Amino acid sequence: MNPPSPLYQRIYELARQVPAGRVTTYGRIGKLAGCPARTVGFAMAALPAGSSVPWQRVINRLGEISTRADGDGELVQRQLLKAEGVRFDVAGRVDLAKFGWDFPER
DNA sequence: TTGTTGACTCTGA
DNA sequence: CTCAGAGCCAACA
Repeated sequence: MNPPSPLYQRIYELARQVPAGRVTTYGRIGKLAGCPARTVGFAMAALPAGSSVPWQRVINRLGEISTRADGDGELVQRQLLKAEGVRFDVAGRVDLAKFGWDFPER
């Protein structure tokens, strides 16, 4: 019943628009989706495994990976991004100045 | 219906 | 950048 599908689907769609080797933040998607960053994170948390959504390319504003209670999930996401060509610094952070993706429209 | 929690972000110091 | 506080919306009990 009337689940927030439109909103979730919008978030997923935006996340899917992020090309490989690039990362975006929750706030960016949230703003384009019309909702705060928290909702975006919640949508990603509700995102089922095996979905065609590159949720790994979605990180926080600091360029750091934020995952839920999944201890190794963080390592997994980092490895996936690394496989796409994203580099991490010693602090495990991504250089948003180079890998940060900005949507073409606004 | 209210209250709490949550893969967050912004502003000010 | 870090610390602290406030704001925003959605899902769950």
